Amino acid sequence: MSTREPPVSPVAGTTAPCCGIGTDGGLTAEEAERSAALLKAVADPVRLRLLSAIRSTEAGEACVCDLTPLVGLAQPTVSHHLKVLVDAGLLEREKRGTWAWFRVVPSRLEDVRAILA
Amino acid sequence: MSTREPPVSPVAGTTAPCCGIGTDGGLTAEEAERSAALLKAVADPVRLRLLSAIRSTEAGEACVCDLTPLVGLAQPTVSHHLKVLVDAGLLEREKRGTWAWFRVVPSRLEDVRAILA
DNA sequence: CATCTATATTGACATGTGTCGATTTACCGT
DNA sequence: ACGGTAAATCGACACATGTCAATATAGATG
Repeated sequence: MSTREPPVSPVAGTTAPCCGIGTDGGLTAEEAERSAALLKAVADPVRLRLLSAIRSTEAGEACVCDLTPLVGLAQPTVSHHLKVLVDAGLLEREKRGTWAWFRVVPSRLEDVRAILA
Repeated sequence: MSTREPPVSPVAGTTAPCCGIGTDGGLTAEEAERSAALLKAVADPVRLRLLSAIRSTEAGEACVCDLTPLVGLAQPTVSHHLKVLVDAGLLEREKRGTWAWFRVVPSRLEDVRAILA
């Protein structure tokens, strides 16, 4: 079919261009903003590796001194990425002695997946 | 690197440095890079709203002229975001007449969720 | 062909983000 | 107290990203 008519939702007859999307099902600007902020925390190769590395640990936790050589970046950079993940609620930080230990928060990870559900 | 002492997580009895993470369970740099690229496509409020709006359509598709007023941005900006989503494989583009129709690719959305599984 | 409409592309600009070196803070051992 | 180590913060830089106005492309219509 070559000459397809434009969209069909509202009226016909007019040169009505498009269908006119309902504002119903979609996310609001605020919802999208919050969801995007959470996704941004995960949308980074280094942070993905940090999450993955911590999660695949025996005890389920790791400290900066372990993660730094793993990702091959400077210590301040790793600290920065960990802070981003902590601020997003994806990691928990516990300081034991001189070391800072990080654990993933599974429920928060589930929140991220739920955004795309 | 630091001093040399075995793992030992709890009971900070003393000089136990760090655990020494295995390089096993973690993602490789390449895997992380690819996954992050896919996540970045979704980690934007405008693109989340576009996905949401298209998905909540009767026919499961929408054209630029519908989406543009919805997100309240200039038409080139919306085209740009749609291109990002298409390039990521999250949207399919079909040109019918003057209009370009976009549909979401559910399997690709599932891929994104699988990254965090 | 001429023209209108829908979409894509280009170029420019401001802002955001990742990275590092240098410094600071916190904690532990002499 | 002191020195040493782990981690966080700061300042600066390069680079990526979102946005728009202007322009280009493509298809429909007269």
